[in-house]
Amino acid sequence: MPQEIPEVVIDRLPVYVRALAALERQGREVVNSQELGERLGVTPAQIRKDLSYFGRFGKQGRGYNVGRLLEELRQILGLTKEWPMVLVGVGQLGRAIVAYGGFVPQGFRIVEAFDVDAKIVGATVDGLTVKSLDSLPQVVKRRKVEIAIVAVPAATAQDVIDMLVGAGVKAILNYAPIAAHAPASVQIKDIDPVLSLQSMTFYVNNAGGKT
Amino acid sequence: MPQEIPEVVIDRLPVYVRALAALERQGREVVNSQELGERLGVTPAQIRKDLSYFGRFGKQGRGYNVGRLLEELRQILGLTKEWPMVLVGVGQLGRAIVAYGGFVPQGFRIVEAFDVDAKIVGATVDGLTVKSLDSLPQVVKRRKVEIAIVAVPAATAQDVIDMLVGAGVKAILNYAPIAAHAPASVQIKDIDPVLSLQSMTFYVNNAGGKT
DNA sequence: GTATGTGAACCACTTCACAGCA
DNA sequence: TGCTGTGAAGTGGTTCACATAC
Repeated sequence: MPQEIPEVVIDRLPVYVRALAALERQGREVVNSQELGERLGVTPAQIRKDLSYFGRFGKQGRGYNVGRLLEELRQILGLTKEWPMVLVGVGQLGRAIVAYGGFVPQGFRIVEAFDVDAKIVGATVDGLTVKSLDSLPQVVKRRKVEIAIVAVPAATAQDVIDMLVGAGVKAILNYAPIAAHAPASVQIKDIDPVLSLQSMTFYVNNAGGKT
Repeated sequence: MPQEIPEVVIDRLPVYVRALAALERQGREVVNSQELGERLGVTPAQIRKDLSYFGRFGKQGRGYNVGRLLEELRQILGLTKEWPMVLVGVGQLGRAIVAYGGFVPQGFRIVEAFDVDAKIVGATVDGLTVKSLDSLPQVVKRRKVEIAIVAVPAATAQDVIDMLVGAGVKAILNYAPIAAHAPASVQIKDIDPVLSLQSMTFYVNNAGGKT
């Protein structure tokens, strides 16, 4: 149904969700675009325009009901359900990802972990038994997993991604430092701290700020 | 000196650097914008336009000399030197960051680690002795550190960032899930896998791809 | 002949500014 | 009166297309 919504808008919604959740925990009932914008470093107009793609959630003269808007955005983003995920690559990085406590509270849970390395397969990591990569397609299908996390070395990452796409995965969080290729029907987001550092050094070197 | 260069352009340069480095390892001497674009999922015009902000690095009818262009871009980004960094927050996430092997080969090295927790201060993590947060300003100044990594809980992240800014740090890689505030003269890049997941679920839920 | 470098055209996102509703 | 929702205007980035250089 939503078709011409800019991707940047979708990328901002989770940020709004987080801010609203914080406000709700503080017991706030109402917030306006002005205040929300200040907290997030975004203009009020931006927020109102973003929300207008999806409906009318505010009340003129008042602002937005925090709980209501939060619920609406969660619904829009699909955050009202639990998302099972598979992890591919159980090396040092993969283990850190499994141990990371930030996913589960937001409804994202790694339910299976895979690796090619025979020395790792069969081991238990944080309660997960590492499976052979060969079994990935069947497991993905059986457990109806739509999201995967890739934490393998750059050299094998594209192959792994191809395999995941073939298995029917619809979204991939990629920690491998490569420019991954996938059909447009599959979402890919890269997590790449080195790229972030390498672009920041430009500004540090050419001091004076980004403007 | 460079002043009207879009930030998105700067963000793409490290991607070009990585591709060029890979080509160089393969022994390639020349590459054109067409091929580079295909590898990176970027249009050839984009690449040529991006590079044109900084100079004329190509030869008509031929393309770009891989080694030459790589060297130029490294120079532009400031990647020809070593960048010492400090880490704040030596919990589970912080330890994983220290252990991460992707920084050092690119010239980024964590030289000091800090924490508030008295139980952690004094401990040795991967060869680093964890220092008290109180000593951060002096250490940053003495060692002339310009880049910091923040891996503390959300609740204390803004305070830590303020402290880093006060100490003179010029770039911050922020792993805390907050919308951080800092003066425009200080670069901030966020690493936030949860936000990435939360926006991808939108497209998974509304299947049919991003177009 | 071939691929760069670049002004111009195009497109997408952001911000403005105000009508309209609570 | 106050703040949303939104067309219209503005801004910034991408793509085109071709003159230019090898």
